[in-house]
Amino acid sequence: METNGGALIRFRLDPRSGVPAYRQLVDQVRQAVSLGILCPGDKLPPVREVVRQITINPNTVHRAYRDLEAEGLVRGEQGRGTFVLDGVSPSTTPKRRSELQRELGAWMARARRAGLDDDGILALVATAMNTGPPDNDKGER
Amino acid sequence: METNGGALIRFRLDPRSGVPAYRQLVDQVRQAVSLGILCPGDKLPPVREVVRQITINPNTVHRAYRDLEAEGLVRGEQGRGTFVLDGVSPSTTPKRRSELQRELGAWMARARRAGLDDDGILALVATAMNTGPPDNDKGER
Amino acid sequence: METNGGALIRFRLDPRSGVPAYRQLVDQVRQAVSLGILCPGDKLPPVREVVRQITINPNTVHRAYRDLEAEGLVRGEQGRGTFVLDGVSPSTTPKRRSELQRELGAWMARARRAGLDDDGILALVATAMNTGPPDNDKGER
Amino acid sequence: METNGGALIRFRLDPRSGVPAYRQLVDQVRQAVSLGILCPGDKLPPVREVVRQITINPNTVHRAYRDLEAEGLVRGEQGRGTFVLDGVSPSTTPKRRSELQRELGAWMARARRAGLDDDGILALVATAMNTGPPDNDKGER
DNA sequence: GTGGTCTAGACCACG
DNA sequence: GTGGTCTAGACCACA
Repeated sequence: METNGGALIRFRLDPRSGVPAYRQLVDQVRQAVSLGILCPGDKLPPVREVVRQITINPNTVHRAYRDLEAEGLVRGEQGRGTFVLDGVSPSTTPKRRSELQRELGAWMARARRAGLDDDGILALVATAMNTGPPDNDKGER
Repeated sequence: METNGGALIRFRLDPRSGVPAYRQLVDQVRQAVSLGILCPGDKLPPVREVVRQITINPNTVHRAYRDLEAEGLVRGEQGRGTFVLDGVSPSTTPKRRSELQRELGAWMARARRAGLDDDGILALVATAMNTGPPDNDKGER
Repeated sequence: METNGGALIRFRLDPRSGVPAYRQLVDQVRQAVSLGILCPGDKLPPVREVVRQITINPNTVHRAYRDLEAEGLVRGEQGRGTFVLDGVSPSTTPKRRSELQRELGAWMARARRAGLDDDGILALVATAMNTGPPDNDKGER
Repeated sequence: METNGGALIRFRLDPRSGVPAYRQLVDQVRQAVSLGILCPGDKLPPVREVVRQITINPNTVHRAYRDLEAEGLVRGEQGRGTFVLDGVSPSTTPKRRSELQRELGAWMARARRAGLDDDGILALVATAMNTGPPDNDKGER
């Protein structure tokens, strides 16, 4: 399997989205793991590092890391850092993923040329996601 | 004829998303307008109707409608209803839109077959949206 | 020095006026800003503080603050408070304002001596305001 | 006493004020009476006439007239119209009133030249009214 | 019947 | 402690 040399995830916050900050961090880690961007053993950036990158309160980052730990996705080790746990596996290969990424990029460029703004694109995405075959693990949390 | 005889939008709520309910309603109206699903003069479902459809408090729906009004997208008229204002225009044609919709549906099916779950798909979408050419009117609100 | 070290506005409510409470709060902030009583960076009293001062429900105060935010006059910051935004400027100097205030006080005393009650005075004000040269930015919102 | 040949009041509505429509009508009649613009015996415009002048529902005008009648200010006579009752008296003479009106107009022009907008002017009025000697009949309703 | 205001009170996100 | 969301439910203004 093609690993990936301990990539450091970089967080982004979209204050306009209405999604709570701590939740945006959690989502981004979940997605990175599910895409294989973060692999078992990879380290999450230290809280102080995140605070430097994006303007956010350390408590909020802590909260996100705590949630991820409760979820069984990562493990915080005193004095060392927070690491992605074994047993989580990317759902696809990096190769297949980058293909899909490229295709999607092309589609999105076409959508933009057709005059769609972010709202419009997200509407199409939401529709497609709720229309097609359902996600497998969409059950209760 | 390709107009749309006063279509009634139907709302959905995703409690797992972390997005506040009122905000999900606002987004859905914005998207429907931007896709031409809702046209100027169309009526939003009465608050009490929305309350019946999805389980939600009238105040929350009201809040969403008020926000949309502040945004200049709709207008609440006492005793009559809430209507999409003139001057809002879909960003593309229904024909082009359904093409894009179909293409996206195909892509999403491929992504699912490659093993991606909703989180993974959304991660690719988010990446593509933040990578490609920016949306035109993304400025401050 | 004629600045004003973060003056705290004090709200009043007139239940007889027929004007919704939230709207009275909004108006008072707008006026205070327009008179230079509130300056950029000044903090509005916390919602719970207003609730203590005047007997009113927190939601109603919150609604007023949200409206002011939508209007671009203030900004609510999570966990810190609600602040007057930069870029809003008083329309006149405190000196000129207090002159005008004194002149108006004198006129009002004369009006009262002539037998006018509040209704009568407001009638004259309303007439004068709708008769003279129009306000500059009275356009649609 | 200088009467006034059955002047017909002309109503105005300000939808931006937040004051309910029926209440704006009531206030305008009260003020006109208090200023001697409407005298005992004067007729209020018929509901249909008001509906023509301003865009409003007949029910709303009825409601206002009903309130004024309950207040003892006017009397609706079946098939004839609604009339200002005897016993209500203007608080001042037309002559004194027009003097005050002129003075106020001058003051307001100065205020506008000083850069005040409607909000600012109303703020000064509100302050002056709550600062000076109190109105005589401000008791409970 | 439809939108609008208000109260009471719970709980969450953030600093 | 401070702002934000949500529910439950009453009552008002308007067509």
